[in-house]
Amino acid sequence: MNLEQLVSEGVVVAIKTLFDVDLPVDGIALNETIKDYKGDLTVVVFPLTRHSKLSPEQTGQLIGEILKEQVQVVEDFNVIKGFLNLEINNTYYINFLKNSCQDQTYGRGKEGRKIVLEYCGPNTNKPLHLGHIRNMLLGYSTANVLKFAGNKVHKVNIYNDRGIAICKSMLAWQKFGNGETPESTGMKGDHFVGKFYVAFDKYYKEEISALVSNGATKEQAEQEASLLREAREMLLKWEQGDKEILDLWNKMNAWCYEGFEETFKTLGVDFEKHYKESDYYLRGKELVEEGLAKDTFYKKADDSVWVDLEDEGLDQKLLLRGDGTSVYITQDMGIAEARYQDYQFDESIYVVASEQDYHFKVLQLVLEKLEKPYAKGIFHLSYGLVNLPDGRMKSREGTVVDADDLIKEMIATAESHTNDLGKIDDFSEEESKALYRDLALGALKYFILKVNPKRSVIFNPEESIDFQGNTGPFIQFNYVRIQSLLRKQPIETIDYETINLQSEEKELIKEIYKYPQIIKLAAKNYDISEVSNYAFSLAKLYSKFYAGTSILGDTPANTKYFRLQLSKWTGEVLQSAFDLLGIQMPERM
RNA sequence: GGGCCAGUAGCUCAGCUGGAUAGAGCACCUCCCUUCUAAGGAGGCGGUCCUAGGUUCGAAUCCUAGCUGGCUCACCA
Repeated sequence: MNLEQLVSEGVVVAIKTLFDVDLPVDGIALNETIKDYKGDLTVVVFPLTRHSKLSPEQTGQLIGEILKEQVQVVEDFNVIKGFLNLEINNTYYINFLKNSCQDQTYGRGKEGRKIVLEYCGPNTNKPLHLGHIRNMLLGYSTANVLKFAGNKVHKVNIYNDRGIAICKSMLAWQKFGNGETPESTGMKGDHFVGKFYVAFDKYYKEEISALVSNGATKEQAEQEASLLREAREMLLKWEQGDKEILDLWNKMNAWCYEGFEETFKTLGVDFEKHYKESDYYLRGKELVEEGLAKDTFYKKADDSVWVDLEDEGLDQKLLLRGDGTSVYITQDMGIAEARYQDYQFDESIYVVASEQDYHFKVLQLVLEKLEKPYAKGIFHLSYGLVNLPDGRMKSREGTVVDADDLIKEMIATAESHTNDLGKIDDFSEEESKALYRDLALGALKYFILKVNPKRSVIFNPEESIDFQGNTGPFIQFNYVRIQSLLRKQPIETIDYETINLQSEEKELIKEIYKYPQIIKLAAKNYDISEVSNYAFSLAKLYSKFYAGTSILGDTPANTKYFRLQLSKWTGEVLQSAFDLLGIQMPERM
């Protein structure tokens, strides 16, 4: 039984004894005692006064006396206003450390669901940007947390590999590419393809302004520009299976995939399977037919297919165009179906930005209307957009923060920062490089993952990401300090009976004690920032302990081993949390 | 216009299912490296928790209305 349950039950018994009232154990309000007062756990007694018919102070006093007498872990108590502060026996915490610090599965849960988690979802016409970075870090780490909580998790990616946008890149390459390739130009594949996407837009705009100066309206010009018409023709040919177009499409997509793989690798994310939209968009049409047969959907005069979601508070939604071609949601229906056939999941998570909240509501409702067994297991893990100080990132206007560039800059910053400190002069070339990478990615990943996913964030490229304070490197630093101690002095047998716990040590143990709860909460709320913030507060407590306490110095052997053991465990929990975040811990820095 | 989300220190963010004087980091100002890694520690400065009502013994937290910002309501994906 855990501490909270132990105390709550004690309170329930005390109330029964004192006032002859039966209360449920989970109805007792328990908090951590705030710093200014003596104690570890606090019972909020205000709600209990209606049973005691006494003042909060008197009620707290009476309950406190019984707890002190009857609950072993309660050492002492004090009552301030309506708060009953309980001091927990040091022995309790020492025993907890003694019994749990060897547990290799500490923090792990037993939830047992089968989950498919989709994340990343890039278009194959341009490189990844900061928005994708947030997506990938969230997807990867959330999958880790869900796994750690005891679930089976399959990570999958979805490539948006077809459509007009891809045709724009293809057309621009045909027209202006002069047969260049990523190899011939030395460019990373996805950047190479993206270059032509931008080129398309440039020439398209030029064409529009030429048409406008010849008297066309802007709307006319936008529709009539020959470049756009050609792109549309290309899309049509693609759908008809034109071999030449398909070859080109395959070639350019392959360049993109090659580039993406490189970025996945540097970021340290991975996938069990990559779904491609082009493989599944036809499948969605079958579902539309199914819905028509069941009269769940309906046809308009122009043969387009719709679903009426007005009873659910939404609109009428188009599911298939009059010409029979599929729209965005048609594809997602097909992929959802395919994914269920592939995995028979209990839960299918989509890590997609909040701008698509409406889309996923619709998707789920449509699948529910089709009575799909997997519909209610669909969960949209919606996260906030990453904006720039002056608004949204726009790839065509070149205001996006490119993923590869950002990582490169972070590594360069880590390198100069590390060299300024001059602590790694004995590192080999490879060791140094690995460290720069660990620190750079630690800073970047932590920077993103410490924020609640739902929150939209503003990224200012002018302000560099910190390496000090509430950052990844701070936590890595504390881990490294611990490893340094452990290298210097092995731990020998500890006599726990004679340990005299000091307050910083107790605070550390209390923080470690929380870890399993944090994991549960993070998994329940799909909120990885719980883990990030926890890692910081643990590292901060350790840093305070480290600064104020001599661990290896002139200390009695038993105390020394105890402090080392506490340090080691702290390091292991920090390591575990950072594993979940997908951040590497260096051994030295 | 309808729907959804957000508004906490100069900046970036915590604040769980309502609980004590609202917390961190950055920035700014003081101190602290002959203790084990100072990417650190101790302290200071800094807040009408968007506004107005309401529920409650108690509200940053819940409810209502309003203000501000974002997203969305495409035969784009």
